[in-house]
Amino acid sequence: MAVRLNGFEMSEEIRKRRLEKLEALRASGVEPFGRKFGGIISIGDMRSREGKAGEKVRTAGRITAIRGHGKTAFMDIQDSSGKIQVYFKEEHLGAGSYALLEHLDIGDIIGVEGSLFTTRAGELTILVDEFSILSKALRPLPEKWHGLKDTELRFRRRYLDLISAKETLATFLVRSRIIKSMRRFLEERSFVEVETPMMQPIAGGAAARPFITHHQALGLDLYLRIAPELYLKRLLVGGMEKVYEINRNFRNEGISSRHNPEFTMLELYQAYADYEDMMELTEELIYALAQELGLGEKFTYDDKEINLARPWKRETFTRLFEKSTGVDIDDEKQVRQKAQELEVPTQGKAHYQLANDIFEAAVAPQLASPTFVLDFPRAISPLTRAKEDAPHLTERFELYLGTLEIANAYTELNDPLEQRERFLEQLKLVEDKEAGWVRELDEDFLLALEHGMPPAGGLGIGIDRLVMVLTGHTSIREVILFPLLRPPSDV
RNA sequence: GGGGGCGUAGCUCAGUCGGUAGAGCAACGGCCUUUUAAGCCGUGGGUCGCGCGUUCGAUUCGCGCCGCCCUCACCA
Repeated sequence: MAVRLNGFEMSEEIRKRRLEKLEALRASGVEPFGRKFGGIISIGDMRSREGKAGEKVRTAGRITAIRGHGKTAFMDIQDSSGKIQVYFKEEHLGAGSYALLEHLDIGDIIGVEGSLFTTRAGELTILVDEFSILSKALRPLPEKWHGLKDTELRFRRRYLDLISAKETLATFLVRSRIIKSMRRFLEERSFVEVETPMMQPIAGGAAARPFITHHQALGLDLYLRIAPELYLKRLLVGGMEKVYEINRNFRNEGISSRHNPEFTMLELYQAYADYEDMMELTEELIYALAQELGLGEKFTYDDKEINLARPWKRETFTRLFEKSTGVDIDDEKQVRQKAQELEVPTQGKAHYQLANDIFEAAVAPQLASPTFVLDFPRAISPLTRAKEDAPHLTERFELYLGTLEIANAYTELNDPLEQRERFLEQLKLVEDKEAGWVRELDEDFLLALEHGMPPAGGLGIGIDRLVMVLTGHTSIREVILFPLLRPPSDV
């Protein structure tokens, strides 16, 4: 559907009619954009108290349907908690007040006061004593039966989607509950919420391409952060032993049903802990969230059975890789050959990067029920402590759920000298030719480490993806209110 | 960036094997005092995503462009 935001839309005729009604209201001394309407109860509350005929109630909401019957009219009004029918009678309201109804439209927001009764058809209804016009709508609502179907319009005009599709509203209410519960869970365990810079002079903590911005007064180019990790670890150095941050990361990469350029992460660090503790914490947290949302232990996501029964499966990266491919992960020749078989692009890829790509292509799609994938190769885990008995591996896990990578965690590397070496290895590995930004060594972070960071476990959870699984959506755009879209063009 | 699909009234959708388009909802006028996807009678509303081309004639065919969706690629 073409969206012409720059030109005027074809609803000009409807808008003109509504402007005339607005003027008519003003002419009869009624302000069409009202003020505070206090003392109301929500429609949901009213419904849960159903049965008290004659009770006086006061509420407000948006008109979603009008059914006129000569000298009476029924309307449906809706707020975020539900919908209720209201009944206007000329006999009851008086001719003057009743006459104002002809200037009301579907989409207007009104406040009503009246008494509850039940119609013959058994519908709880408010017989209106008086009403106020709180906001006159100049544009029509989407079709009352089908609502907004066009995905582009749903994302661009999310407000209309929220009004006309209660499933959309429900998704975002659940998202809010998930984040709230997460905070409560962490507060109960004495984690402290912090906020660290989103504008950073060096984009560190992950490998993605950053967005670049500029500070005028300082004459300074800055990056929108790709991860908060290096700042949160500075806080560990500073003696904050349990910290977390829930906020946006920005990555200047492709967009897909699992990637939005800005996305929300929970990242947390716990001093004196390791990745085993992080596994425990992750499992408890996500299990608790699912139970709180009433999903039970078993549910279906994207036509796949998911079983949350604890304890969750733990399997090493190497074993999953070798079981699925039959290839020795440490044999670079075999890995490259396998990549070609699977048509995984090999160009410019180092040995273990390639192994990781193969893993994502061949193994990840099988991981529907929660699985902790353990012990990633050191070469692709520069911030992670190496395993004592196998120094080419690290104490790191990723949690897969619904075949999505939901969490990434490790035992943090706290040796500043080794950290420097690992950064240098990494810089060698990744030669980024993108104009305008260079991967840099974060000397300030290394300086902090040299003051001593306690051993710690760290965990990142992709909140958007977790919400996807817990609300049954397969596109990340369905769980982000305003996903990034190209601005519509008019030409 | 590659491949595939889609774009018709404010919204949801038909349709035109090339002769400038229809329905339902919404809107407008009328009737109707318990309806609820209210009903009945009547009316208006469209550069058929944008541009170029072929043609007597393009919403329809061709090419280019724009946007969205799916998919592949890119992606510590």
